[in-house]
Amino acid sequence: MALKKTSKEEILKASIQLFKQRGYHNTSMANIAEACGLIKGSIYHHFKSKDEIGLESLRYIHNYFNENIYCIASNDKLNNKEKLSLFVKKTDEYFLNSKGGCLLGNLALEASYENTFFKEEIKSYFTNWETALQSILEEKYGTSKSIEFAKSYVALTQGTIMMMNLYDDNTEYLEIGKKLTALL
Amino acid sequence: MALKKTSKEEILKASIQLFKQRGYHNTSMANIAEACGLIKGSIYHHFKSKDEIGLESLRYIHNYFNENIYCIASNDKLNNKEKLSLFVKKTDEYFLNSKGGCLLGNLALEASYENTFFKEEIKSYFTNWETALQSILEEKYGTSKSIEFAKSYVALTQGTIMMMNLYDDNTEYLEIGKKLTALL
Amino acid sequence: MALKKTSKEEILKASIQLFKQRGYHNTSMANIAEACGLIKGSIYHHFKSKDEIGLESLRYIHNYFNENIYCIASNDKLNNKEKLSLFVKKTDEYFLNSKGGCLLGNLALEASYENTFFKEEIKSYFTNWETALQSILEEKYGTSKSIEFAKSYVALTQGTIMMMNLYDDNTEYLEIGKKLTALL
Amino acid sequence: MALKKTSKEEILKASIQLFKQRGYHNTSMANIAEACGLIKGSIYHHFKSKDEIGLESLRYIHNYFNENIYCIASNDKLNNKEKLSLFVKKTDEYFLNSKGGCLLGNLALEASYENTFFKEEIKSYFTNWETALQSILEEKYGTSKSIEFAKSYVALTQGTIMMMNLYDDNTEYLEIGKKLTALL
DNA sequence: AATGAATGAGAATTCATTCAT
DNA sequence: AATGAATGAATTCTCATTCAT
Repeated sequence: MALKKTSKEEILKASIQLFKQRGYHNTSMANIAEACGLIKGSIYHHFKSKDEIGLESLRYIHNYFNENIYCIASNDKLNNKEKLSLFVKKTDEYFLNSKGGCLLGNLALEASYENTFFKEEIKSYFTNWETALQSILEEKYGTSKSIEFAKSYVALTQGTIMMMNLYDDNTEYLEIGKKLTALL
Repeated sequence: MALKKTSKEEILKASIQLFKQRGYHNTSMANIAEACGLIKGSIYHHFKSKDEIGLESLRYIHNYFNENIYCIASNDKLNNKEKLSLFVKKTDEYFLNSKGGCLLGNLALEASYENTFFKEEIKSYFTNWETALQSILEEKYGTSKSIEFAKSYVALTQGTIMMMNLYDDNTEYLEIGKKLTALL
Repeated sequence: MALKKTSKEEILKASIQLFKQRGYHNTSMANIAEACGLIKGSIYHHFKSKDEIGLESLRYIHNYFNENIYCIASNDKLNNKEKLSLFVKKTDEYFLNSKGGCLLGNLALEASYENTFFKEEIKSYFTNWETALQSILEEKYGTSKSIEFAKSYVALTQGTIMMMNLYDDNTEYLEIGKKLTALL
Repeated sequence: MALKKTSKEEILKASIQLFKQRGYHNTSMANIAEACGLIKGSIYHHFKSKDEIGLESLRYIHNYFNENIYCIASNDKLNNKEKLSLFVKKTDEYFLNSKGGCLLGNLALEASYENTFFKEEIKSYFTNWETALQSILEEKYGTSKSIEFAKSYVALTQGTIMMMNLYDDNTEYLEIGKKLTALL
């Protein structure tokens, strides 16, 4: 009855939270609708399928990382040491404040089975992450070493977030960043 | 000792494979039955519910690690260097040959939401893993350092398996073990 | 007199086309809106309900036949032979140029189930058709024979239109009119 | 709770009846289930989709005509006059006793839009009908005349069934057969 | 007049589970 | 042990309709 003017972004934010905590397949349209104060069918006014919500959720987060974190690597006003330090700071900020871990990491296995769009989006997110880090490390370590560091850091971060979530405990997490920062 | 009753074990093996690749919620009883050459209803002769299959799947793998890998830490016939080297070798063997990554890691987020039994089983698996490694490193590095190494290694392994799965590429994976082995 | 209010008529025309091709129940308000370049809700400014559109669609076509074809039977300026020939000519013109067959014939079964208004409108359309034809044939053939001819012609026309649509082929169609014309 | 052992054929028969009377799109799985004394989901034990039920319904009737009516044309024990008379008798028997008209005719327009399988099945049904009739008339009338008669008879039958249904009145129907029989 | 957001009912379909045979 | 039939709840999605702006 009452018109509520729910925006696409609100739905995405609610969905992201649910996907992170419950997983993709264990989150129903009814769950999403409820979280938005709508009824099931109303979601379809904004998105044409659950898969569309899923994909746009992945893109929303990917985009956040592009615009707030990965972009640091190409910021001309900072030197590499400053870049790395800011990169780590922003990454930590994000993961320590967002309940439920890393959306793209969480959906990496579960949701990308038989969904090429999801898989490609997730791969691209991680590739961008690695590439950004590598470009910061390149000058000091050369290509192959910096690629190795970048890959290790991303994998370690993902593994640590998984553990952090499982044990509901942040204490380990901050150490990773410190070690990475120490590289420059 | 490994499970002996063939049919039950067959169902578990099929289920584990499916859970790893499709995720828990995206695997239906029909999927499992089909993979076993049975029909849905027949599964209930062996397991009371899907959750029981899930839990027993987790336990089956956890048990495998206990009996084949974690136990190495308490093998009196080996010194620590040998233990670590064997531990890594067996771990690598397992993950490089099993399609779909780490069951317990994959289900860590998706399936443990609102399922305490799953969550506790998964936590216990990872805790055992860390404890085993730590006990091998303890002598040389002392408690706090060895705990740190153990946690890092487990997290890095999980993160790397995630990437290995996503990109369908093993090449990075072997490096982790090498680094760990180098510690002793 | 033909409807004058443009928008309403446009919606009717679009609806008629859709109903003929997709059937009544397989045509949604969204389909109609899209065909008119409107959004679903806007249709309700012109019509109270889908059923109203359905009924007015039937009436629109019925009205067209009344004013352009059935009226020929009572045109004092023509003799029966001329009437019949014109009647057939106009009928052929209509059905050969309108894609999707006969609206009232197409909806006769599908849409008149549990909808008395539709059913009565459709019956009245066919009754008028038969009555008009019969009145033209009456003088030469007498009541019972002319009724029989009229009914046969209408049924044959409907059956032929059905086949014409199904096979997407007009060639048979024209023969019916020729035979009818030959009666006078 | 109670096991009822519903056969595929029972579901088909119920579906055919519903499709004939309500149309394809206006018949829901719930309608079908109710007619069979089942609940919605149970139908999927026997058929994998509504479209499958639709297609098998068409085939079921087509098959009935093949085995009981169209086959008369190739019955070596009868002469053409006997064949035609039996053909008409059997056709009449079927349509006068089956409530709701001709399934394939009724669905010809409504259900074959965007469903090639339906459309091909329906075309094949009518083509077989015409071919059977034509082969009976061929000897006496030659190819082109017998094709024309066959097509006319099929179209007239379909049109008449439509009217018979609409007006809920059989009286006209029997005349068609008589006229056809009179041809030989 | 038109739009965009929302609704509630109902569509097709899937799911885990039960149980007589 | 296994099967085939059935269930009831839940899932994704569509539909006709309403209404504030």
